[in-house]
Amino acid sequence: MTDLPATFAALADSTRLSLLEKLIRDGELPAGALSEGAGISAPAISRHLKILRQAGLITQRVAGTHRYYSANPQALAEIHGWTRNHRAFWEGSLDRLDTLLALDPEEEEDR
Amino acid sequence: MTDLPATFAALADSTRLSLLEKLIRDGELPAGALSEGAGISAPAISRHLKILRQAGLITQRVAGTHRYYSANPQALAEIHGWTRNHRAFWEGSLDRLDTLLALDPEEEEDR
DNA sequence: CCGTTAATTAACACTTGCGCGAAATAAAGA
DNA sequence: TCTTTATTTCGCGCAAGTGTTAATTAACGG
Repeated sequence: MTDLPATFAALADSTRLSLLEKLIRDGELPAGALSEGAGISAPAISRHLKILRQAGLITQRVAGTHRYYSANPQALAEIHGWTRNHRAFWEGSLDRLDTLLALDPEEEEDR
Repeated sequence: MTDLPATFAALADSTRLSLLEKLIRDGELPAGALSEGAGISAPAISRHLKILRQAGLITQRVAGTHRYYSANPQALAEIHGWTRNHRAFWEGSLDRLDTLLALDPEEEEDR
């Protein structure tokens, strides 16, 4: 259903990754707010948002002259699902306490 | 530590994603075995493998004239870790039974 | 040694991605 | 309705990515 390479391609740019993480943190935001701290022009941001949207990572809501963007939880879940599908491989091969806990201190909840 | 955009960029190509998944499934394989079903030339495969290796997704073991490649579990775990860091967002926003279980029937182990 | 096999690097063509400034759209407001 | 504001699309260069074939490097085996 989802085109995984396209999803990864959308995340392969640091600007886009930052945009997505900002939307995750702050919730729905208009294009203007996303352009502000970005360091590149508004047209560039607009195109990055389009790529994220085409990959299904964000959604757009139109209201008057503003376009409000939100991160799409389902897309994140799908990436998580991909790693989970290979979990037996990477989890079995690691020293879990040393490696996974170093990545994320909240890991306990999952064991 | 890890450059997440670079990791995603390495996965953004369907050939590379297939190579990685094959290594995860089959374990360590020489370059020749990876070229076989790929549909593109050996040099092209060789360069894809280089990109995967530079991104830390696979490792190389040299033995005589063969180069054996393996998937790197830690890299997979790091991607998983990234989704986990945003888990409160996407998990909280979803109807878990409908959406997550549809993605992966093994999900129960995690609840 | 010499030829074969495994794999990579080099050279070249072509496509795609990303930035910018200018122009186009479209809704609001005076 | 004319102007302002928000945002996107267009047109253009330039850097990067991907595929091909040819050439190179390295290890084996007779």
